[in-house]
Amino acid sequence: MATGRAHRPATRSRGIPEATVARLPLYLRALTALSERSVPTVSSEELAAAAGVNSAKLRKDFSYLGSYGTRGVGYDVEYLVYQISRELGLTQDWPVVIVGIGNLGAALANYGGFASRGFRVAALIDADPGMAGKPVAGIPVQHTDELEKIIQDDGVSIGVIATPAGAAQQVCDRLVAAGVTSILNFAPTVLNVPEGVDVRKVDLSIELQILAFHEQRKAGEDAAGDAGVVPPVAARKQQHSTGSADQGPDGDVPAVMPA
Amino acid sequence: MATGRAHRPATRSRGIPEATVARLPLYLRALTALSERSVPTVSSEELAAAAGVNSAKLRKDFSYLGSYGTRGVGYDVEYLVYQISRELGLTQDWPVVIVGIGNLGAALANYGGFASRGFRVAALIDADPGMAGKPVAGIPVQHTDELEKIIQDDGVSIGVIATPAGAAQQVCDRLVAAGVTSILNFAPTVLNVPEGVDVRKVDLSIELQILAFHEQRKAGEDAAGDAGVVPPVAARKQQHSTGSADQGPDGDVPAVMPA
DNA sequence: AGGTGTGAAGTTTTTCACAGCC
DNA sequence: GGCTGTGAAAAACTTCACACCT
Repeated sequence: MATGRAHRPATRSRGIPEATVARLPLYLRALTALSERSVPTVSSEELAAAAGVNSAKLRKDFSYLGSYGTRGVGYDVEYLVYQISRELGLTQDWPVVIVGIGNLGAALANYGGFASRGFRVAALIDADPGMAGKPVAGIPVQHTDELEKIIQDDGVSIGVIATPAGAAQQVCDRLVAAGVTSILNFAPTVLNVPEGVDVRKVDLSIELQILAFHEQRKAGEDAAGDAGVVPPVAARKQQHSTGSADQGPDGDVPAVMPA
Repeated sequence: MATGRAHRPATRSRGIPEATVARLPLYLRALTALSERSVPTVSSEELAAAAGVNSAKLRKDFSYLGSYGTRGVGYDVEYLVYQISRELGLTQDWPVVIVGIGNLGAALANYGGFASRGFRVAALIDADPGMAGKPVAGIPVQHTDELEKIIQDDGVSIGVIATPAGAAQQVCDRLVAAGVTSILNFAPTVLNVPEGVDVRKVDLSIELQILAFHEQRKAGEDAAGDAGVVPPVAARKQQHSTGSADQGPDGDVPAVMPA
């Protein structure tokens, strides 16, 4: 169905730009690291460096949350950690179900960043009856048949799909029907969901393709010499900026996890 | 070296917007599916629906590549597949090394979407000597000591880091020193790289946090009473992408590990 | 009729740069 | 002196809407 549609109409007064929301987790991670080293305060410059963005952007982002800094000094680390956590809704417990316990699902289940960020793996679900009962990351895998029951009993509102592409839409439909309203999709397919349900997608190969695009640009630039195939249109290559990014792609949001 | 090239700003630039580049893999995936079903042509409307974007955006995106459609008809599927592949640099072979063969690394190694898109897993590398020689996805894992040799011998320019956060920067430094100029980072840490090296990151917990933010908002803003108009959450929709990247392309994701 | 290609308008995001407070 | 907070300007991106080709 339609995929089109824009974004939010800005919920009432609290209008934090989407781009800012996408960076809050980044800041939070950097701040958490500082907190663990017992650093009391940071300047926008330092924090920005740690998060991989520029300081003006960071200050602007924080300005949407409120005035939590002190001129001439910087930001109080603990305080900011709390404010951002609260803004992101991480001060509450979010039960999450992971469907599809293959290598990726297992990697996700083992991901430590979950628990420490307000997320709790409520259940691991797989369609393979042979997996049932088998523990992964200390949690016994349950069969797909249990899906609805688990979601309802635990009040799960966030689901993670790590199944093969072919099963994703079906799993998605069941999750939504059972009450899930936010889905993180790792399957390389476009999911159709009813209005009111959020879907975020993470695709391993898309990122690589984007890298290939830039890589090609670096290498080529003239020695293209692709005279093999038919297609017309001169081989006008070109260079585009990216301007030799040194660090992180500040504008992105993708996500997956570490091993 | 890289920075050398005396290129002028060039007024008529062929620079494709970053946002467009990030969507090309999506279109490519949708087109590939159509191609497999032997569909000869598609309209921007149909293709947009399949890719999860709106048609105006899609047409605009394609306009940066050239005029590959036919008015009144649509786009030739095969031709577009070729053009986009070429634009992304997927018509050539990209050897890739994956460092860190835990669950995630294994999931990546098994990911079918790579091979079918111009990527070739040149090597799997892990720091654990016990893993050496063990085959994952049919490829024997090699020890980190071999890293430099592999990169140089195979002319690898793209590296994937799937190690724990603590090892990421070190691995990154070695990759860069050995000649890698594009890195896909799955470790939840900001990598420092010299100019000229591209880094894209994928972080699971960040995506979940963004979902939590929106989820929290849904819960908290429930309009009571059914006045008759759309009550809560105005018009939200589905898939979204953010700034730089997030969608997902093809192939199939991990797989359910049979016993 | 049907559908692309694209200026122009509209929106969001980033960057600048500096007033204002510590 | 140092650093935040933020209007204002700039840039990037999206959407509109329609001329124009088939």
